Amino acid sequence: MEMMNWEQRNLLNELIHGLRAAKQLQASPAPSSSSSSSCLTSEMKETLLQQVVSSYEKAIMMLNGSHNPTTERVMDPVVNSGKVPESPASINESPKSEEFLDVGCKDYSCKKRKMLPKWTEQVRISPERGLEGPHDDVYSWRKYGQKDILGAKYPRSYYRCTFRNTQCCWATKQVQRSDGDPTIFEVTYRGTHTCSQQGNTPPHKRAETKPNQNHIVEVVNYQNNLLDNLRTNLTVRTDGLEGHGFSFPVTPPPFYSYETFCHVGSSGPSDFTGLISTNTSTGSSPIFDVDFQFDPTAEIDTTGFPTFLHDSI
DNA sequence: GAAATTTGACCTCA
DNA sequence: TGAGGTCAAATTTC
Repeated sequence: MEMMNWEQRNLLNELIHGLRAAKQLQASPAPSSSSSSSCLTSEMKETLLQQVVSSYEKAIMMLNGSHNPTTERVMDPVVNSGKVPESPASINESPKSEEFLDVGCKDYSCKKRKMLPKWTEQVRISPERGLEGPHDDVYSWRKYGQKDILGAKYPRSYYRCTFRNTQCCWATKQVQRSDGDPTIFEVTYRGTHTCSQQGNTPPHKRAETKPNQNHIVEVVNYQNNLLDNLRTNLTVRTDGLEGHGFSFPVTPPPFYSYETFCHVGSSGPSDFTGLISTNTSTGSSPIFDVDFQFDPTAEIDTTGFPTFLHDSI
């Protein structure tokens, strides 16, 4: 099995994330429907919509970053206690609408800010480019502070979205240089961008930070391809599940992390043999193992995008 | 001159 | 009370 690096996995994770939110939106009855329990409120829908957008943005950012010679991501972006990403769109921790959506530029308390989603990436700078900014992403940031951190060799820098005031975008990030390896920067993001930086990036930065339109179209095509292939090629092993019918839930479990969705095979990170399993802790729900493989040698179709192979476990 | 960065002061929370 | 996070005036850069 060929290598699928963590960027690709992370990208897939984001796409899954976006798909889940989109499906929730899709599964939601029309507003006119009389069924009440499963009907999402407009605020919840807006939250889900934001999650979809956020996932796409992150996926684009990842792809864009992967072409950036300045940085090299060195591991899974989430290092929060080694847990599953506290993704900006984590549904199981879906914030109430007022916490996320009713965000006024002026009235936005520190408490609410702390409830913003938070995730961490580790980024390695390339020797060729030196210290020229640890991490260029598609967004425009403004540095607003720097602090010496107790026990840390290097100070921590604080950045906020350039468009905080103009577009009430409360995304922030912290950049901390690693003590152990000075070429590695730990970048902690908090909050997702609500700004539309497509048209607002300062001209002098636009060219270097924005994916071009074709790139975006490619990403969307890529994502659609991935989803189609998942639908087409995914197989579900149901043997040994006598008495249990299987169907994908209309509303997926709160969060398929990469760890739960794509359990990397024992042969190492080059494998992309995955599992899907539901929670078995209650004993009432059977395990649904789904195996899929990412085969980079056979996946390049006419569009140049990978396809998923399938195999039973 | 506008925008970005620096840096000391202030605020919040454990 | 101290550490982490943010604010905002001063300074620098473009």
